[in-house]
Amino acid sequence: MKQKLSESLENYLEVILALEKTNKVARAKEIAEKLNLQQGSVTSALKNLAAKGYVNYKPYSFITLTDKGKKRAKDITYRHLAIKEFLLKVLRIDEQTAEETACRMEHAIDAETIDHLACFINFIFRCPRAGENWIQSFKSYCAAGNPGKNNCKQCIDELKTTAKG
Amino acid sequence: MKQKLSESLENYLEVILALEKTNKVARAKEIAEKLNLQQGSVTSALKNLAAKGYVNYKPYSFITLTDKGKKRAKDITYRHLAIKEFLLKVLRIDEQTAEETACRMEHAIDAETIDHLACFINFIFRCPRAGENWIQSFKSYCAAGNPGKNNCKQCIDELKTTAKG
DNA sequence: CTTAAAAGTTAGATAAACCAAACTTTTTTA
DNA sequence: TAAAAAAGTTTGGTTTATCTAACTTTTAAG
Repeated sequence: MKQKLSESLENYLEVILALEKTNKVARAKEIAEKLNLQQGSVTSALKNLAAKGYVNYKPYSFITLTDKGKKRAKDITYRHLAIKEFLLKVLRIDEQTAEETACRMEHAIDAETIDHLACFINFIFRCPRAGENWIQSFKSYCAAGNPGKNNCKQCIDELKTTAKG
Repeated sequence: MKQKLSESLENYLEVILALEKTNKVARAKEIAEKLNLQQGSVTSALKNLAAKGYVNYKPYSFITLTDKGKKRAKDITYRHLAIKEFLLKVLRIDEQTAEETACRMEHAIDAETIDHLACFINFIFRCPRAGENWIQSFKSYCAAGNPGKNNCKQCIDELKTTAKG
């Protein structure tokens, strides 16, 4: 059973994992910078995370994730990436908005939904009925404000030709 | 420019709108019940919302939304419904999970993204290349754990036939 | 190897949301 | 219409997550 963590604590784990990936270990100062927080806030949070068994924390030393923390951090990162990919490649949201929105949504989505979403993205780019050019059509449809004079018959003819070739 | 409201305050507005729809006005007790909070918490929140101009609040009396509050409440409700529809009809998440997840995600999604999402749902059920039977294929694909031996050529042939008929 | 700078910690404050329980007002009903 | 019940409010307390500023430890430089 996955313990409930606040959005705030999930964010700490996420950036610690990212810092570990870049620098092997995380330092309080870098965490503060990445999360736009003061160092004092970071110290308290780290103690809290250590007490809950997510990080290895020794005063004045560097910080690493425990196995439990790593698992959880990877899970959050996975959610972030899946959501961002959906926003970017399917809904065609701009990079910055996608990143910011993913940062918020990652804490609100549950395991079942994220799995379905990931699978859906997959399906879209594997199913010949969908794919890149289908997304292009969506983009036009969306830009036109829905109504649009879409030539559906022609689109399907072209699809068949493409699938054959 | 839309003022930032906490998740908590957005929830109040959302249920007040729902109660207004059913009962013309909202009462503190009903709000407390719908949000699973104590009445004392509701009183404070209402004062806060009144101070910010979202609700009409008079001690011991019923509660209604101001125009500003109604606008905001409708916006939140719209986000809720769009997300739920996506989870339910596209990702095929079960009713309860969809409802709960929508309740959380509605606070995390921005205007641009929700518009694209709504448009995307629309597009899926209007584009002949997608639609109900395409979602069915996704469901199988997803259930099979992605790999699947999908007969794509046959699927496209059938699509063409259907589009003609 | 001493000291200045950088990094980290601690302490005390604040704000948002909540709760429980005492209290007040309104509504119902006998 | 008086008393009981229901609804609403107030007060005081808790938790979580932050901040600022003083202080301590570690690191780096001369």
